[in-house]
Amino acid sequence: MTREKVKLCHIANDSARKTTFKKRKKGLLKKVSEIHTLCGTDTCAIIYGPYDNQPDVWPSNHEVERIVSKFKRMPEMKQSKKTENQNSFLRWRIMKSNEHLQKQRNDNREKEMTDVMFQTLAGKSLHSLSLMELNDLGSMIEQQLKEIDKIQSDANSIMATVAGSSSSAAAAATLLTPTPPPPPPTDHGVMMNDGDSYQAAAALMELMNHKIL
Amino acid sequence: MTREKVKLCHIANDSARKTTFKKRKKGLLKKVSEIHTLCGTDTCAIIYGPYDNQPDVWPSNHEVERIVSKFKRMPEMKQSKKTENQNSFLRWRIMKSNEHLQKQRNDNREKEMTDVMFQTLAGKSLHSLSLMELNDLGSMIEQQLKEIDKIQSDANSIMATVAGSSSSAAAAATLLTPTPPPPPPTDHGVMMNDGDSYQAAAALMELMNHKIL
DNA sequence: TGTACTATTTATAACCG
DNA sequence: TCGGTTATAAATAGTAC
Repeated sequence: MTREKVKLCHIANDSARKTTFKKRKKGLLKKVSEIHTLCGTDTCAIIYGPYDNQPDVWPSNHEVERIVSKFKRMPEMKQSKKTENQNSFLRWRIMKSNEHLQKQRNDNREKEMTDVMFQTLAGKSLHSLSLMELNDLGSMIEQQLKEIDKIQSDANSIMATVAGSSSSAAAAATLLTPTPPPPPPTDHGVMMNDGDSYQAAAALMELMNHKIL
Repeated sequence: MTREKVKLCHIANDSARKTTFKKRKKGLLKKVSEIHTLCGTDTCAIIYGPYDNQPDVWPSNHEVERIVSKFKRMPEMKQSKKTENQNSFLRWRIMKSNEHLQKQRNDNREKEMTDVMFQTLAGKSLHSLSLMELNDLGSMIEQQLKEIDKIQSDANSIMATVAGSSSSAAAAATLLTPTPPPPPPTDHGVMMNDGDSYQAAAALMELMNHKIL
């Protein structure tokens, strides 16, 4: 979640997993403690560490027992209302992800519109633009492309997140509209500081063709 | 935790508490889900909302039952090792807070040293410094003061955090060495762009006297 | 009440000793 | 492995609709 967006899937490396577990357990217990303090809720958590048969519990064994028995005393019907919590949580996440994805697609479409405008501009007056102007245009387009790439990669990462978030991955994935595979990582670098403007124009056009994914 | 550092104590306002609860429950369940996925741990959580007799559970009632019974099957001795988890967590936080406080005091001492240097410099050559130089010196000292104020307020906020973090507040507070009350919020603004340098020097000295809290 | 936004604070992955 | 640091992602308090 920092330095790099993390893929939400089981960490293969043993020691890395243990390290992450320790850090996250600390954070998790803090959060549990905070929600308890701030909102006065009965809250408990049980976590079995990766190498230890003794779970970490919060706030204490005794409280866990109390809360669990309170939970077990509830009429079966009321219990069942929330029984599929994991599934509904997953569904909620998928929904949110879809919303986000849709939003990103809209943004994407907007970018593409802008890009078409650039193209039109370029097509109309390519022959009349100075080398300097072509360079500027190239930079602007390159920036657009980078933003689009980013959005694409974000979208893919969301897909991965949802897909990896539970054993219902397959089911989850089918709820999402298919997305084309990510484009190969391309470096759209453009730097036209010499050569004639025809070369520049050619490079620019190639750049634009790249854009139409 | 944003817009404003939050005081870790029960939220009095009913609707604010409910709102916070909802937001934090969402975040908490996400964290639980993530640690489960990333680290492959058996994890469960039960949270009783403020207005509902039905708790939110994760990942599902069934899993909670399974994990709890796994927990209950453990030999009593092993269980008891972690029984006072809440207390130890609190102790851990107090320890961490103390470490942080100590560190901040060290930093503070360092700043004061630097300040003394400034003072010496000023005392030695105040009469020979130009107005411009006095302005510069004033700005530097003002910056130092702001940093010191910030550290002070951070330290106080930590005290508040620890003191408010549980019903053991009183006991916790006594574990901390006493801290002087925060200095009144002073605006150390200095801007000497006219008047003679004697006035400037006087203002500077006053500023410095403020510093010696 | 619920959703959305934004400024900030917090959590934490990668790194280092 | 452990504790500390840093850069960055994520959570969220306050706000507005």
